[in-house]
Amino acid sequence: MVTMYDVAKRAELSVGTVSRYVNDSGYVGAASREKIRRAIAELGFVPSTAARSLTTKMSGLIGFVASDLTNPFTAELAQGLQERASHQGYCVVTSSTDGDEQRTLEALTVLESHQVDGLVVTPPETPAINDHLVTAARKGTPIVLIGMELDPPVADRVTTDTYQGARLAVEHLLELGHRRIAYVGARSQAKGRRRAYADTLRAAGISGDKDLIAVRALNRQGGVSAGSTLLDLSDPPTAVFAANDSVALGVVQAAYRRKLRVPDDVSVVGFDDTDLAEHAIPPLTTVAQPKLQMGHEAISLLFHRIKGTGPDRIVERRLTCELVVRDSTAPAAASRRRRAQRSRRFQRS
Amino acid sequence: MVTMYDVAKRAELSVGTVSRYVNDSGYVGAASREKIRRAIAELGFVPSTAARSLTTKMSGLIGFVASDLTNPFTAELAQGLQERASHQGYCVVTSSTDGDEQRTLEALTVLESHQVDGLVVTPPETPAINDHLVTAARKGTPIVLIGMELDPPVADRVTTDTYQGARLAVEHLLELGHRRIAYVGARSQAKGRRRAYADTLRAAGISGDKDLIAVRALNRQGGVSAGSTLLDLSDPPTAVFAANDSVALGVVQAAYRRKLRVPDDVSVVGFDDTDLAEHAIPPLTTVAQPKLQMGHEAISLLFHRIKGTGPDRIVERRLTCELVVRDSTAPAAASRRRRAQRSRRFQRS
DNA sequence: CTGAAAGCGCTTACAG
DNA sequence: CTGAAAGCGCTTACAG
Repeated sequence: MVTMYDVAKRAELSVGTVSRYVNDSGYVGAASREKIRRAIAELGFVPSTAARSLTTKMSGLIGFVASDLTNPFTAELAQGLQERASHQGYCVVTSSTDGDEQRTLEALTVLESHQVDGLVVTPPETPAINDHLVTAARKGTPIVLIGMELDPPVADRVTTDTYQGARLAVEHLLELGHRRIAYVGARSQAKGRRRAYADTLRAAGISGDKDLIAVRALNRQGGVSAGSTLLDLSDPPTAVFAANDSVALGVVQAAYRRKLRVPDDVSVVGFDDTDLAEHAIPPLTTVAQPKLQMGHEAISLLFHRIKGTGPDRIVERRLTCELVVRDSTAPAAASRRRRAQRSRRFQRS
Repeated sequence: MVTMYDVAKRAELSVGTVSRYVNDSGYVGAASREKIRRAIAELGFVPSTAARSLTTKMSGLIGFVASDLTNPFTAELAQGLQERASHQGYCVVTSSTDGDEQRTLEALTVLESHQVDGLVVTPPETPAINDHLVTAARKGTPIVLIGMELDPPVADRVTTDTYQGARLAVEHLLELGHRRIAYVGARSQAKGRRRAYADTLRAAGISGDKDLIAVRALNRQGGVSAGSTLLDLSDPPTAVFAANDSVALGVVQAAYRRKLRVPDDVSVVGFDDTDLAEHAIPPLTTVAQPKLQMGHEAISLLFHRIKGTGPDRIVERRLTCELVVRDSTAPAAASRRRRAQRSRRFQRS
């Protein structure tokens, strides 16, 4: 390995001077600069961050704790972090934990041993993880939380206003004239979406119908199952709002299996605007979370903490969601008409 | 920061002993072990890898250079790497380069400065990148290439037999009775797929038809465009084999816009078996690359190099692809019948 | 089984 | 503008 000493010797200067040149700290004469520049190029010198971080206490590393990189949402987040971090000469070391508490804890420890300068953390949230993070934050590790929070709240966070996003989705359906609107979600996740659904319907003077709420896992299977139940109702919904895109596509799938058409027979709205939504047939109307921007904001908050330029108090950056209208939603009139035709056909046969 | 000295003082022993305990190297008496264990727990000591790597020359970091984490293929690969690496106590630092040569070169340098113990690299391949990697490999950095190669071949690689995979796809279509089979691919990527397409048709005694080969970008846009051209042919194909899933779904989209049904009017096969394929409507028949396994193999090769337990010569691990039959392919008979109906309808109107 | 000491490659006051 | 030297937190022979 070629060290700074090698460069110094070649340039006939001291390591101190080379170090000043490399870090652009302190004076270095023009002639010296040139000699150093050349020596570095000739030797192919790359400074050792290990040695550097030993003295500076800065590793140039930031840790990203995620449960599943395969999740498009996480992937885009990672991409956003990456882009911004590399601009600042930082590297991000990613740990995927599969949503497991034990593995999350281990990841946190490993990251700590690598002296990461900051941490970007996504769920899961458990008491043990909470405590670990609170301790780390108190010891001074800059932490930014994405879509979760700490108790007590000792770290910055960036969240997304899913309540507002969900309201947009339901209002869109209402504007299209739908009155029987179903919701598919999970028991203990995405609660904001469910609340927004209920509130928005109530605000429109529509009384809730228990039959129109399906609780399922937030994946395609859950969507198929929910869609089947919903569409087989004697008075089925004309529109379905699903808590994420996979679920929404499961519902579309269920419709497809019943020879029902989307959006002609039933409108479907998803959430997240993953790749799936755009590529779906029909392309899915959905609520987009600003994933890239979340990554960017997280890095920005983190760097303020790292450089000590942030405010004293904890900051929360709440981003708004956006409705992306594609082809899976249509006026309620259409579905009513279709349904009428279907039942007529049915009577004839 | 609590250091090994703090632990040593608390345990009333020397740092040397603590170090031996921590690394499980050399003898440590039972009584001492217990004292150290307790001191570490009480102090919350986590060894500094920066200091460690300064002496051991091992960072516990492996670098992953990818162009786009958002690509499902890359994401799964990353996940596979991650899983295996963390088993070994390693962290992976990821650099996404957006397929840009300059950024790839920078990423490589930054990774080098972090003293990564090994590198997993995916395309792009350019002369400058090739040279940089060849130099690094010759300096002794363990490198595993995924889906690319070096000139001269100085690094291990894991590849996938796309030729064989593509043959599976085309044979599937032939077995379904299709004779007019189109191919959609890119100019200079996925050449194995194209060759397999041509060879397999020839082997079946079908002469190639230039009109049935569409060269487009490997994304959804390209697929829509290719699908439009192909389906508007006076004698359109009854089946389309696309070089990846996005393109395939673009073709499906083009069919959908023409009120053509998949697979009734035209069968479509993709490649990669990304999430998109499973969620598509209809679920897409496609060729799966063993992405997770590729990640695992890459790490396995890399660790052999890192530990010096690998063979002297370069090794290439070639994994096979698998055909995943879903609903986007059907017997040719169906499409011929449908086409006949369509033209009859057409004549009537 | 344990300790003292050198050394890894850098940065950072401190002199000059 | 430049150099000498201490120190960052560990590991590793070498003694004992």
